[in-house]
Amino acid sequence: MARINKTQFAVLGLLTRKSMSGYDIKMVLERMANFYWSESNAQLYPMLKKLEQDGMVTSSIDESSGARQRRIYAITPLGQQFLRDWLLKPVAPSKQREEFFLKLQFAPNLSTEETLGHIKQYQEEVEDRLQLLDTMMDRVQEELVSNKALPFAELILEHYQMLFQAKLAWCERAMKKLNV
Amino acid sequence: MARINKTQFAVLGLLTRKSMSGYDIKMVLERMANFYWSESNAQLYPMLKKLEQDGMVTSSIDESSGARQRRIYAITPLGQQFLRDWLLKPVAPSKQREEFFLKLQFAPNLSTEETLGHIKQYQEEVEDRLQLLDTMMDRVQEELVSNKALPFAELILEHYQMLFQAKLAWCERAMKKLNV
DNA sequence: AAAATCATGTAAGCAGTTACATGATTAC
DNA sequence: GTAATCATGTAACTGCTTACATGATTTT
Repeated sequence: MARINKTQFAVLGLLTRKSMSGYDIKMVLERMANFYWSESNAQLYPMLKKLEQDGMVTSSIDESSGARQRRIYAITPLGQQFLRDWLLKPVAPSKQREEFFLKLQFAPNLSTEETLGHIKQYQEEVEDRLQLLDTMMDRVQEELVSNKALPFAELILEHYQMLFQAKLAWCERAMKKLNV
Repeated sequence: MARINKTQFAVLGLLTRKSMSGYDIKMVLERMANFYWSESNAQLYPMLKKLEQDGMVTSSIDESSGARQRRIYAITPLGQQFLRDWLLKPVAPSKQREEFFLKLQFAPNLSTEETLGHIKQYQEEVEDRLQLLDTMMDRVQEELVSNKALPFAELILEHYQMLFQAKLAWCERAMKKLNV
């Protein structure tokens, strides 16, 4: 089974909401990067060109953008069909790579203090993200009910809230266990 | 900051427990792949050769292996130092890519039934992994107390148990929300 | 005797990151 | 006037996967 480039679907999916520039897409992707999807800059712009070549999107220069040219991309019917075909496929199992747990696996090579240091760092990062989630949740709930994407955005945020709370509970337990 | 190949540390870390063949390492990695670390076959064998060239491991043919040659790798003091230096570094933030949530993000392009199908698939996968965790936990708890790696193995399993339970709770909530 | 597993490996090619590069516009 | 941000991109490099390849040994 050939590997499928998913950058293209992330881009197409965002363009179903509204037409945007590469930079706009980049900004949205950056907010997602903390939780469930990350893209690098160097993938995004070439992909936009490729999608245009393939007829999945069209583009035009924003007239109001002056000398700093702003190219706005819009999804085509072909692009919508292509996206939908992918959306309907069963989710492919994702390969996990969490460095923290790899290191924890090899903790017998560290002192208890060193291991505790890693766990504390992990705990702080989870706390930071949980706080970030709170502000994102506030923003989502303030916005209009008319936006069709919002119930799903809320669901996703709720998922990560529940996940991170579980992670914090685990941190407490892990630190207690190591301190004995 | 240059990217660091982490395959090498996964290999070295496993070799601190005991000397093993490439195939043995592959088997251990496969069990980890469901949770927090995955490696592909095509990375493992070349890496073992590279580590040997760099003096991080040594190897010898297992005498008892007959015509089906079995090459056993052992970590060197240099390899141990190299591993430890990495273990001490703060954990690098990991880039998440969960296709399920990318698709859920774009669920306004699907019908409610189609979206529910994805959630059910996700729920079943989480349930399967939770069950796998239970059997792994039983095995860990049966083994000797003398094994230094076990308390950490148990901690890691507990982490994923808590995580997956949170995910299941979220699935329930998500399905209720969509069915209204 | 066939199937499963043990055991080790390579080639091709796309995926993905880091670092670099350029210039315009806005905020302080 | 300087820093931050807007805006778009490329080059070089390594990561990583898929598919393929080979042969021995054990289980059914």
